[in-house]
Amino acid sequence: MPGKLQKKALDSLADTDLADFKVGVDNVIFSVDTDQNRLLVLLVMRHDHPYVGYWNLPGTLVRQGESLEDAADRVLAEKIRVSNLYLEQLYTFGGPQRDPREAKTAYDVRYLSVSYFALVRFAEAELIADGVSGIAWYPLSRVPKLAFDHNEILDYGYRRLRNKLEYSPVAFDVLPDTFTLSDLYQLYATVLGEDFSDYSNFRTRLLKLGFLEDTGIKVSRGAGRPASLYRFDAAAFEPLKDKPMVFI
Amino acid sequence: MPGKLQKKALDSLADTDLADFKVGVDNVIFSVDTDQNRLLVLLVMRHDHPYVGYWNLPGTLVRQGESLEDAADRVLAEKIRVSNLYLEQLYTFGGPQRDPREAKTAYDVRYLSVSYFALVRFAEAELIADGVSGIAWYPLSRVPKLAFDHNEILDYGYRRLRNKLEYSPVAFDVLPDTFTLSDLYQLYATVLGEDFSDYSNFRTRLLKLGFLEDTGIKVSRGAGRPASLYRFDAAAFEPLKDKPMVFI
DNA sequence: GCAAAAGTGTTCCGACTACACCCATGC
DNA sequence: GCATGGGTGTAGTCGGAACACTTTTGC
Repeated sequence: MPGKLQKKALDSLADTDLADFKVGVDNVIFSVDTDQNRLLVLLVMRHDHPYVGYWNLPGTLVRQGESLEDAADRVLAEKIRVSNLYLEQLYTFGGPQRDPREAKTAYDVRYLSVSYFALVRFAEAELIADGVSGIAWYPLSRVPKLAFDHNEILDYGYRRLRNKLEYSPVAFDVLPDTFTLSDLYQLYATVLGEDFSDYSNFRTRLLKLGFLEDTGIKVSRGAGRPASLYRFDAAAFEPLKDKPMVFI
Repeated sequence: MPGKLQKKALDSLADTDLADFKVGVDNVIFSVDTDQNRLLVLLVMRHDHPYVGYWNLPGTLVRQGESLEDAADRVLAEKIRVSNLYLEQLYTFGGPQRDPREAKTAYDVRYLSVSYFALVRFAEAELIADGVSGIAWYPLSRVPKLAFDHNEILDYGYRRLRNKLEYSPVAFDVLPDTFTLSDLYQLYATVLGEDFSDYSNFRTRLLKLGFLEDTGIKVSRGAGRPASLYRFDAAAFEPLKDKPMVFI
């Protein structure tokens, strides 16, 4: 699937006129803590120059013979043990002088970053603490100033998440296998804002679509009537895929 | 806006373990011939190895000190003289062994392609024939087998175009400055399929939204009642931006 | 009993669909 | 006149918004 350069360019230009790149991947990894209704993003602490002591998105440089997605998967595997994973390319940032380590001279190697967007289930994700490098789930609302321009990348990923919630069943990649309709509603409300829809209308609409299977199991969360646990039926959703706005 | 590598990776890995990249940009450039109601894509003929004699998307390799967008703009400027331009990043293709010229050994330079999506006004776009390399607008329905995996990139761009038509006013970037509502409708019908909407309903809905300004000027196209020329009022559209599905 | 949370039902209204119909031009 | 394409109007229907109401639990 690559677009490729043209030989002409290779022929007509001295090779030194072309920029040399190292390519990095940076991952925006979201999760949701259903119990506390919080949208979380995974951050790691930097211990090296530059930006020592800043948090940043988990990333790495692409190695020989490794595809971009392989590299993204590799960082994830180093930081988190996870069974279920949704991964998608976000955007490529690649201008010159983006990294403080890029030399001022024009003839140095350049760093390009391909960002990926990932969703994981909170309960199934186990952070790998290696003792040295800090790693943590941050509530989106409390993310500090990050290294490089990772705040921008995070914003971009958050926008993508909101969009995807509206037309695709990504919510079920972050929710536990079974969940209450309240959990689902709270997730939507947390990500899209409290006023995105009335709970009872949201509920009625989604149930009518017929891809939520009632397990019959009830759970009680403190006071109030116990809620049914539902399961997402991917097969039943099939006909609705690539229809716009199903969830809103 | 770059995400960047981590120094740690630089330290703990020999530099030779990392892949070295050249980065190319490939542009999917769409235009619309209002007179013939055809959606067009810009292709250039290859004269060099590999894929000699095949058409491909106009692309180039990124030079020293040049941003990705600059490179995309540069190819465009070499192939086409255009006043108005909409440019947006599409996707990054970057696995190993994507280009036949990438050596079989693992330690060779890799080629990564960042594709861009562009829309230009047909009437205002003047193709630059340099005498040697062929260049042409191809109706989308008649695009041949392209070099590399450019057919896939084109498909991806076409999907993006269809999506954007539904919620964003990109149509006015490809239409002439003034246009009839028929032109607009035909564009939508050409891109989205004949059955996307009834003409009169499409018309009523768009006019009600209030961002189409009637210039009062009438044009006659053969037989039939002359049509009004409209102009897109970007300011009036502002409040509707990032509302979904405005055009459908 | 009362508060809290889950779940149901009902009314209202705007938007979209599918047409039928009128208008202005070329020939 | 008639064919052709532009433009307007309307009746029926579907779905979403708002909100009242019922059910089942904890305490």
